[in-house]
Amino acid sequence: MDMNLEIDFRSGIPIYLQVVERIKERLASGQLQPGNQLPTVRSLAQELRVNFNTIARAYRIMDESGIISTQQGRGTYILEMPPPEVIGSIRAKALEDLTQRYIADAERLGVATDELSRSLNEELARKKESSNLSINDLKKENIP
Amino acid sequence: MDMNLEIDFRSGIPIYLQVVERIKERLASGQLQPGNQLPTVRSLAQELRVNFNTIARAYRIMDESGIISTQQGRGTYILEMPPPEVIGSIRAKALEDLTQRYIADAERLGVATDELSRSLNEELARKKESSNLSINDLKKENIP
DNA sequence: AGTACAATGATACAATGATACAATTATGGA
DNA sequence: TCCATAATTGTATCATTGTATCATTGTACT
Repeated sequence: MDMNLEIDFRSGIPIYLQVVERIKERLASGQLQPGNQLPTVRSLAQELRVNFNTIARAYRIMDESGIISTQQGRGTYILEMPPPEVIGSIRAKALEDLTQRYIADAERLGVATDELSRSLNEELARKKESSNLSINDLKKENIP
Repeated sequence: MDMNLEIDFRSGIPIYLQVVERIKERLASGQLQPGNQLPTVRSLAQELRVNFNTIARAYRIMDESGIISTQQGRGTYILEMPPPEVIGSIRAKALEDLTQRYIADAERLGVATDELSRSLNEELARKKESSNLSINDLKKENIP
């Protein structure tokens, strides 16, 4: 499966960034559709005569920005909802459904409502804490 | 026989581990009883759109920990109910996982943390309100 | 020159998939 | 009833795919 991405090895622009841009273009032009599978990191790397880690890096960037989904052992796929520009009533209803499902699942577990609120607060706090820690770690590394 | 297990392919948590946790939850909540037959590795795999070896791996893990019994040619069955303290820890982990999935899903919708807490409180309040109403309705019906 | 840092490569690893196989059950005809 | 055979179920093994970690290369700045 050839992608025929146009990469310029002499441009000075990192290859992984060029790959990201070329794939974004395919997505914007409709040549790539949600649900489509991208070539494996190894096959695209072979096509571009590049190490597969470079492709993996490009894929990881797009994964983190919510464009694609990379799954170990399965492959990488264009996501159904490219950007989370879920707007207005659709987004509100999605959140409402999500919360109701959360409550229903908790009920099946036999979790009381106050315990549920507490769990959410705990996990949110933990999440915030861990992100703060990583920032502090970076600062410490840089200062000495 | 559909299990309707909630698996998140984007969470980074291996599918086979998620399957183990979801089934443990069903056991802890009483939705699965000792003696019950689990779906075959192939049927559950088909339902989850996953290779059946992934399900077999999940089953093997639970088999090795004595929760279920898998028998070639026969199927897999729930062996015994874990002791109460284990049930407790399963519940705790289940709630933690459930909340983390809730937060992850909300993040994908672009929902801020305070908005998430508010949504939960609103839905909980609405739920409580409706249950009170129904109780009152019953009372009215019974008195005359 | 020398150093620091980003980009790329090499290698080992974990998760998932594909395929062939063995054990058990179901079925059908003598 | 009983045996042969097909269908179903879990098992074993290897291939494929992405991940993690460290080494190497190149480039810019002192």
